[in-house]
Amino acid sequence: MPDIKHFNPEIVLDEAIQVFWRHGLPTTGIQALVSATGVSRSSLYATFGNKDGLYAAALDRYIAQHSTPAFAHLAQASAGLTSIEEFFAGLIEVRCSGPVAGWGCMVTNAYAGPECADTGIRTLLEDHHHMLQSAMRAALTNAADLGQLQPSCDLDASAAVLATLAYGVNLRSRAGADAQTLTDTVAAALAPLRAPLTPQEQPPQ
Amino acid sequence: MPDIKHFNPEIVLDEAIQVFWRHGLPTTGIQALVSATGVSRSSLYATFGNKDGLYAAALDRYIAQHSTPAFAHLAQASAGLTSIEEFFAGLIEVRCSGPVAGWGCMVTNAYAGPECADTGIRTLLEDHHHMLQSAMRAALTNAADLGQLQPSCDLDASAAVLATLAYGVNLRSRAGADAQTLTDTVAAALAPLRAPLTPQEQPPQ
DNA sequence: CGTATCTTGGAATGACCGTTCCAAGATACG
DNA sequence: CGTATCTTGGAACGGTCATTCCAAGATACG
Repeated sequence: MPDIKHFNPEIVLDEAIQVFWRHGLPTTGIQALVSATGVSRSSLYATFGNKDGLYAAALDRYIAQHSTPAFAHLAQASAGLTSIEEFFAGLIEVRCSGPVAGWGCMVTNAYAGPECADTGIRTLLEDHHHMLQSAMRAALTNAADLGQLQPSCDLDASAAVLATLAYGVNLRSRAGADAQTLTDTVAAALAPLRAPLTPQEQPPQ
Repeated sequence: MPDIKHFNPEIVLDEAIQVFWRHGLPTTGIQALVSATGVSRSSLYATFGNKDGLYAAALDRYIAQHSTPAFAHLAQASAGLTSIEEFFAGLIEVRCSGPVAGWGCMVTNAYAGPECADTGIRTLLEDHHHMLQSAMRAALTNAADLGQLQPSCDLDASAAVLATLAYGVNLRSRAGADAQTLTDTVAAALAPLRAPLTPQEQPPQ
């Protein structure tokens, strides 16, 4: 008997992500979401409760769509330090060029906004951080198994450093930081972790 | 002939800093600023132009009052790596305990908000970043002179890493990150830069 | 086809937004 | 003391905010 929704909530969330990601939670009005999604106020409220609920759902989906796949790739890749370099290279490319250049990371942005005080959002941020750090730790473990790391390297602590550094990269990209500069910074953070090259790995002089 | 201001603009800025720092630019209304400063709308507009002008002046003063002294101390301190450790220790203490715990850094917050798109604000952020990085570089130079660093350490690149890491620390503190965890993370970032202890520096076994 | 049930568009709500305006008050010189 | 000039408090501005409400539309079962 009942009518069914005339729109796909997941697609609506994808469009809401764009708006929230670009403009932030407080600066985004309901009208902007109505215009971007093509769905009326009533339907948005019936589906997501209110603006904060829509934002929470959008952030959750952002993590699932953008963060989680990158973390999974980082954790599963078997190239050791190269995988970490590729993770950061992909991050910097997205942040500094292409359609979302200058938007930063929606999660990182959420840290600095009033939404960070919300309990539900805080949980998403904490889960995200744990996933990032675990993935980084897994990649470092892999690198250690490949003999790429200094034996003295503390894997957990190094994972925390690299995860924290990623937030800084996301922030700096919003101010227009140069991609090459960010890449060099990441390289400098990885360099001291690296084991000295064995003789047969030495590049020809 | 003219009347003079009935308030001290610098004190008003100090109170505006508190409000903007805590709640962010978009979430702060003029009324909140009027209440916090005790100065009427007219006077605020006559003195600072508009809300964005007041915010820009507040951010500028925040940097002068909070960032610049810490950077100056970092750059001038002669204790090498210990000075860097103390810089981060002070940062983490302010972020995680005391009256502004959980507020993060007003500059770091500005990176993630819509104000980052403003040219004047962007200039303040860029100047701030340059000051932070230069101070870090100066402290590292000092550490190198004291023989505390690996000879292979790239001072410029390491300064960029530590500066970027500081943004991450500021962000994570807003989500309630544990102070000890942040301290450990900073220690892990500094550890691989450190030169091996010379025999006479070895602690007694 | 009728009807029960949910969805939808759009108007209406009251509150607050940043900003402007003006009369009243305060000042310091002549 | 008068007066020119700036400051100040507070009202008033149109616009936008998030949210609610309701009638009209769409659906799918009987």
